[in-house]
Amino acid sequence: MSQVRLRFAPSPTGYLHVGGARTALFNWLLARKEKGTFILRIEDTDVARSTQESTDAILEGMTWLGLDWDEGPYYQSERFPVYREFVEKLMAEGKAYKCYCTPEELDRKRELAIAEGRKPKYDGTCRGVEDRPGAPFVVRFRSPEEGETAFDDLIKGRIAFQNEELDDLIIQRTDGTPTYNFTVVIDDATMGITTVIRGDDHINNTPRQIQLYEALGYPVPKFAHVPMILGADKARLSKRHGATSVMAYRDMGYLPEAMVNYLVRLGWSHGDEEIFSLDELTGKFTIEAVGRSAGVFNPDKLLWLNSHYIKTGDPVRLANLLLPFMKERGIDVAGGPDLAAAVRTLQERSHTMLEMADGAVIYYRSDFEYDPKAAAKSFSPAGRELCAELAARLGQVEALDHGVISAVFDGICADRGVKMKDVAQPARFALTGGAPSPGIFEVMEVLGRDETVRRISRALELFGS
RNA sequence: GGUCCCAUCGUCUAGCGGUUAGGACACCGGCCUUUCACGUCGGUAACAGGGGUUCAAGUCCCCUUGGGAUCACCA
Repeated sequence: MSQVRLRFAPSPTGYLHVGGARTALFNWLLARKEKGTFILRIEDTDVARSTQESTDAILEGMTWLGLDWDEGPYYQSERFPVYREFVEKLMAEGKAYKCYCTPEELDRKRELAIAEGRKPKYDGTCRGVEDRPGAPFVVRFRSPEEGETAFDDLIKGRIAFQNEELDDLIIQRTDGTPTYNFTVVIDDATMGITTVIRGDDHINNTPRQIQLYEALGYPVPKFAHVPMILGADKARLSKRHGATSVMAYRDMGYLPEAMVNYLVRLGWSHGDEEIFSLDELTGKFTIEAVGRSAGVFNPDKLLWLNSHYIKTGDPVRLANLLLPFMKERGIDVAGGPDLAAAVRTLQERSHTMLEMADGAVIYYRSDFEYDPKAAAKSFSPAGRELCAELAARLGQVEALDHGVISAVFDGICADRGVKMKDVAQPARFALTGGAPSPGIFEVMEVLGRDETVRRISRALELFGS
């Protein structure tokens, strides 16, 4: 079996954040690139902190980004018997032992060690101790005391640790549940994971995990530790830097392809290229091209990518995505203009779907307010007169399209000896109330002849003529 | 503090011994124009410092400095 097997293994203690999403993306990309298998595993051994809502949120985030999985989701909470079996095996082989030290004792020793300037590592008190039937215990892995444990990280290169730095880690708690460093090894080993791509905050866990693989007799997978994502102050990205939840970006009007494109470029590059679809990436992605240093999350660039994808997106699809945002604004698009047509006029001037929704509102509200300041500026007596003329001429044409509208404006300009803006600005005021809007020809075309004339008439009535 | 990782414009990065150190976001100007945008043209801006290796170092090695991660019966 030479096929690669990768996995994304989040713990369900919150939503899918951008760092996790990027890790998932890299795993997914490598799996697709190598025609391997991508597995989703939920690491919920911490029963107290894990929730179903978090699991659902993570799956929703993955789905939104378009990262589908071939196996799973597996739940560690359903595999406790498996872990127990391996703990028993290690104990039977003398590779693990019961430790009766209490947390209080350990804390005391730890504090003492720090106070005396020594390393706060477990001292091996219970390594040779006899069984104490009935007494509460944890199970510790007996790790080698000498030599070194090293691995060749796919993105960081060779990393070595002296074994004397590592102590005997706990693999099973007093309550009988297994701990992370143990379950992750058992799962990756038994699920046949060939390459582990994860955050580089796991580098320090790696040597002890390797020792576990070796003790268990399983092959050690390859490791690729991807750098962290930082905030603008270079500290690890967190809520205080702004939104970190992937789904929050959807709610703020971001497109999944923008998020994917942004995340993949944060730490990975392909020459000077900036724009990548998921499909292109499955051909171009390589783990070796991932950078070694941490990167700062840059909301401006994400926004730029988002506007790029809005600009080049399919209007019908965008219209569908826009629907919930219109609903949020209390607008039912059913009775108004075609939403896709409205979208087309807004694509090149919207950075987010939120902005697009704000811009689209004007097409569906005929009872909008007129801005008095704009009225003074744009709806002068002369402007009102030109608007009246415009309405009159529009009444004489059939349907509105760009050519017809353009001809009408040109006609007025020629006959009255005025400039385009002399009539366009008053018209914009009459049709939109003075707010920034798409090109006035486009607005009229989307609104249609009748609504256009109706709005002009209303403005003329409101402001006298 | 121990261990580990990292270091090119403000930010994301290209560079894999010989380059006027390139691109992108942001920023600043010009143009376009029917408001706002889009677009377009141009500009400011970087190899952390010090030692080596080499004919030649942003590229290789070492040290310093500066960031970050991790040191749980969390994952």
